[in-house]
Amino acid sequence: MHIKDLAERAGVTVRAVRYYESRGLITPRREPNGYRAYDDADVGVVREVRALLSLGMTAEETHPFVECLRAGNDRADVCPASLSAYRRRIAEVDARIAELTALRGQLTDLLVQAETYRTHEETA
Amino acid sequence: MHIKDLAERAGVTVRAVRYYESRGLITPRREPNGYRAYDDADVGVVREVRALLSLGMTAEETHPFVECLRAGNDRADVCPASLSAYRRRIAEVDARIAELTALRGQLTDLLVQAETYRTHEETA
DNA sequence: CTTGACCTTGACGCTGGGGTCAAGGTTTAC
DNA sequence: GTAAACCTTGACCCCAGCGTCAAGGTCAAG
Repeated sequence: MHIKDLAERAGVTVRAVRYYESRGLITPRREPNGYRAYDDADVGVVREVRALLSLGMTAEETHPFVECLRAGNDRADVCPASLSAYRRRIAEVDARIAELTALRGQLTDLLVQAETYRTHEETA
Repeated sequence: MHIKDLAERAGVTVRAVRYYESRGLITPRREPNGYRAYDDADVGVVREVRALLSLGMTAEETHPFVECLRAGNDRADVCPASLSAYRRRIAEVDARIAELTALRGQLTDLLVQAETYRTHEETA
């Protein structure tokens, strides 16, 4: 299977596939003419990477899942390292939500203060 | 006042001041030798910009506040446009929190599924 | 006169995940 | 034999907010 076929089956662009390779997520063998050659398992890998990226993970963070698949598992997330990666990501999201919530509080405080100032001291 | 003095008083780097200028947030007059010259009011502008950026606003979004200060107000957020900018930013933060919350839900679902799978089918 | 501390504009680097040419080699189909 | 549809590597572009040189002008102190 050539790169375009893989990309179509996995639902990504050819460019994306090459990008994943540059991040060390797929390593296709090469045909004598230099063309990349993929097998069916690679389709699953690319799909998994896509799914994880859409969950906000970085390419780097998808490594454990990819290795889990390559180890022969039918699910990418049954390995301990994958579970850890999920937990780390959840912790990141929680931290980000906490930051944004604090930020929201500061913004509403500022808004209320500014509105109050306008109401009471506008013509002072 | 030269750029380094302004930067020190406002608590930012010289580079940051020039960046704000490139974004149209400050427009110092020039001395005959080409040096930028600032007045005391500019210190307040730069501080305000810093504060708003740390609240997650973009340089673009700080414009109304800067204009409010330049209009002679002692507070940058008493102008209607500033209040609107606060509200827009709050809405953005809310939207982002909603996204992250949904994401968190997906992640915990996946985590639970993977853990369940491991517990019940590991040796199947 | 020279050092040193300023100042100027210009321009590349960084982070993520690719988009989008460029320029050229290969293979397939007619 | 040639056009279409592939494939290859290389490299610049995007977004934000600067950091960090580069190369050179200015100015006060000794």
